[in-house]
Amino acid sequence: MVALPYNIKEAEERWRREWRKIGYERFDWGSEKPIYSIDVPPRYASGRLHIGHATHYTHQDIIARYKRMRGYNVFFPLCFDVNGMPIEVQVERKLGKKMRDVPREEFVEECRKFADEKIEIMKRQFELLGIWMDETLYYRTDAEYYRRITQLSFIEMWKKGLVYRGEFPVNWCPRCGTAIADAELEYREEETELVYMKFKVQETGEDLIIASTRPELLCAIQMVAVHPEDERYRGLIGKHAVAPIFNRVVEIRAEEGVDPSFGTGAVMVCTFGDKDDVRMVFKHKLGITRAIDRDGRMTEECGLLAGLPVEEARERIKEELQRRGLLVKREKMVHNVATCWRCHTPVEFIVTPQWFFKTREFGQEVLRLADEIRWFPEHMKKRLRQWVESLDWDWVISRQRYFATPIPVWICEDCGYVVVAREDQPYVDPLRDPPPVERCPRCGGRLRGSDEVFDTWVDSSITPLYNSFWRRDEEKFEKLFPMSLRIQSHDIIRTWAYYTIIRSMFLTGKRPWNDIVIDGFILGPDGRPMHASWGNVVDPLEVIEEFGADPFRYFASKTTPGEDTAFRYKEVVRGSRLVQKIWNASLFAGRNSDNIEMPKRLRILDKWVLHAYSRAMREATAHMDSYRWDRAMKVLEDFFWGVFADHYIEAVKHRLGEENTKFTLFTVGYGILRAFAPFLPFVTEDAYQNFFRDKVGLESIHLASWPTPDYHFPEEARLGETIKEVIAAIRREKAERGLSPATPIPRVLVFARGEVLEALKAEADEIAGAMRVGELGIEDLSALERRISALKPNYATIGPLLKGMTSKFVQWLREGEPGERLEELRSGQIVLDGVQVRVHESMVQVVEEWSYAGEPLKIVKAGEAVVGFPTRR
RNA sequence: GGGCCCGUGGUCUAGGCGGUCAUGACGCCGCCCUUACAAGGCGGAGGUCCCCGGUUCGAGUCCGGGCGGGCCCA
Repeated sequence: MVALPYNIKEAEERWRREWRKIGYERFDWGSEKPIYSIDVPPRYASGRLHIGHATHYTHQDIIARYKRMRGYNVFFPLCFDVNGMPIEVQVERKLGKKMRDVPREEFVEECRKFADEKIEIMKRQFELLGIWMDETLYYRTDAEYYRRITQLSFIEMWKKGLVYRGEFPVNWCPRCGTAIADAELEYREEETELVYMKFKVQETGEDLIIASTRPELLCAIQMVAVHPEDERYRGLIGKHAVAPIFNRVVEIRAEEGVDPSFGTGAVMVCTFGDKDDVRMVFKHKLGITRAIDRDGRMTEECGLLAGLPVEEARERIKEELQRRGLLVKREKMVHNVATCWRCHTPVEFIVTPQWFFKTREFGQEVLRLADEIRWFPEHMKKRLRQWVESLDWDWVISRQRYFATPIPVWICEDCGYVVVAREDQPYVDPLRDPPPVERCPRCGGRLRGSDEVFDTWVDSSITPLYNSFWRRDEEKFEKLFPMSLRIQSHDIIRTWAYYTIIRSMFLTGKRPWNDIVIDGFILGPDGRPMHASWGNVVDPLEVIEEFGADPFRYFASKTTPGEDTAFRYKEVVRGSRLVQKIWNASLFAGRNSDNIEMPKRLRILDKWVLHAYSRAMREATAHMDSYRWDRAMKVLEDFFWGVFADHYIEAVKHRLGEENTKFTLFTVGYGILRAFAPFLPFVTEDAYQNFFRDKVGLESIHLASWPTPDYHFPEEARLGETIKEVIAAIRREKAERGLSPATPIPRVLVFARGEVLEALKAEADEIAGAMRVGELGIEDLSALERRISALKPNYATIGPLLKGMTSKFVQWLREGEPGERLEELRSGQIVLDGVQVRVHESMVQVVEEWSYAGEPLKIVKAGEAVVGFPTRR
């Protein structure tokens, strides 16, 4: 016996246990089926899944399941990313020590242990969600088998001349002690002080006031810039300015980029206060003064500030300026500070040797490859274009950290010559392993292994290559590359999407995937991004704990790709109701159906529902093929609930044993259940096992095929619509009379003409049976009689027109035959009390009475028919 | 400041190829336990489709401007 209501959570846990033993999710290396491969984002294993991850993985799982049902051999790997700073920062926090205060090996081991724990937690979470990623394709980015591929890709790019080591200003996080890429910057509004300082013009001795937010960089000043159109400074261009305190003398130059409204309109250019400084230093070929070191302290060049951290130096110099009367004024202002994405420390620009990939000059090639990829939604490609076209620098790929892939190079201690690892060496750790040659090939000096590591995007931007067995198995690579699909969210178009495309281009010359879907963010229930401090964070595990995984997956399937979506509990509630409904309807359809050949003569409603089912599946399929899971779900839901359950099942309850009914209930009931399977894997499996497996024999619904029914009955589709409407009208009538649908209704008349009339006659027993009509009359529409029984005066329109004659008018109405009086009103003029008055039809409300052979009826329209209920009982 | 996207009944959403499309969900009100389901069925209340202007015979639907929000970037 089946207990109701359906216990979602109990059933889900049962199926999790069952599925664990089986492995339907596995990629089949021996299969002849076409391959559909997903370049899964290797989940960064720094904590629990948040609701955005849960939603995005659900989307991928829906697509993977759909493609399996469509006959594809689906490649959907379980994978994790662990390299890099997020874990390092958390481990530092956990140890209460900075990375450099712990031996390297020990620190790496701590990171690995930390990642192991998080990976186990996340695997369980994927299982809870019903995400079927293939563990036989498992990889994690800190494993030697993965890092080997990263290193090989570096060696290849080196050989192609795409790697260089350069002295270049980089974003530097003084806390983390590493260079970071532009893509890793976060901006934060911060209040700061704009300091007005007194300079001198060398040639004239006059004062020149310059404002800056970074007075501590006075020692590194290279130039003073003014806007060429600025009247105030026209005479000064070409002269020289003397900086206060340090007495450095620099040229005053015209520069278009200066904002005349900032401060006094004269600005100082230093190495390096911000990105504008970097730009100007290069443009004007200025000198470089290293004012800040790797620890964020002022260097020896800074005289009295030497050794101070930047912030302290800033205060110190202000005091000094003040003391010497060189500080004119201070002004509060808000500006955007670039900070490190992990620890939120303000970054500095410092000059230091780093490794770069030569990316900037390949913008157009990247965009050409991007054009070969289908983007969903299409407009997301514009974001990539904008990013690519606005790039200022090459990609800084080196980091000065521990837990990441080592850069496989050795450097000559004497001449700085670089020796790159041989292709057969990786995985290699230059700090541990010997170089490919014993001594420097140029000068014979000693080679020292590099202690630098790769930016973690260098690892994660080759996931399609790793997945496709690039440089591991040529045969597999040919089969698997390019991959079918990447799904990712829009915030990392500039990083993950861009980097992946460009790496793929450098290493293979081809696009990495055929399709890319850009997913939206999941916002808090209040529509704002989730933030712990706003208290609007929703934990997906709590949602699953309360409602179950399928209801959560229902929510996920209702989000539009590319759109940010607020998390909505009500969609989860709706999801749990749909799960209940699917269970109940399957129970009913399963028990009253049979897997048999289509009977010769189906009834109209059978063909009507088969036709509607086919149409719904065609639409749902088209939506799935363009990654519109939200639309597909809506189509399926509307058909299943609004058509199949509400109308078809109700209509055929009176003929359950018939072949027609058994066939149709099986075809549609089992079909729609399969269509829900990618979205709601738990309830569909449970319902299948309980109600359909005995008729089908497959071991799981997840081995079934996606339904592509092609029942084409346009005539019955039309006629059935009217029959359905007639039944619905009778049900509504009962409801209005406060009767339960089971209560018999003694007599109903239905009027129509032509083939509709014929159809109604043929299906009279269906209508009568479904609605328990005692006596059902089906008549030609012409037999329906109409009579105007009364005209009700409409005082709102009569009054203003007739004023005092209103009561006479009403009396005139009452005295006459309503039909005749209406005709007179339509003529526009009548005579009242010997006076001609203008009248109009709107002065009355027409009360009509309908009857059949003298029997008065209440009339309701129902499709192409009219339903009449006798009013005398 | 720039790029892209979004702004629809109390809440959230669909539609967006211009003319019965204002859709559905959640919530609310009323009636109904019906041989799958009361976590159901039927009915009802509730909207200036952000604002202004334009194109058009006609605009949530196209164009321009504004306001508000999101992501990314300066």
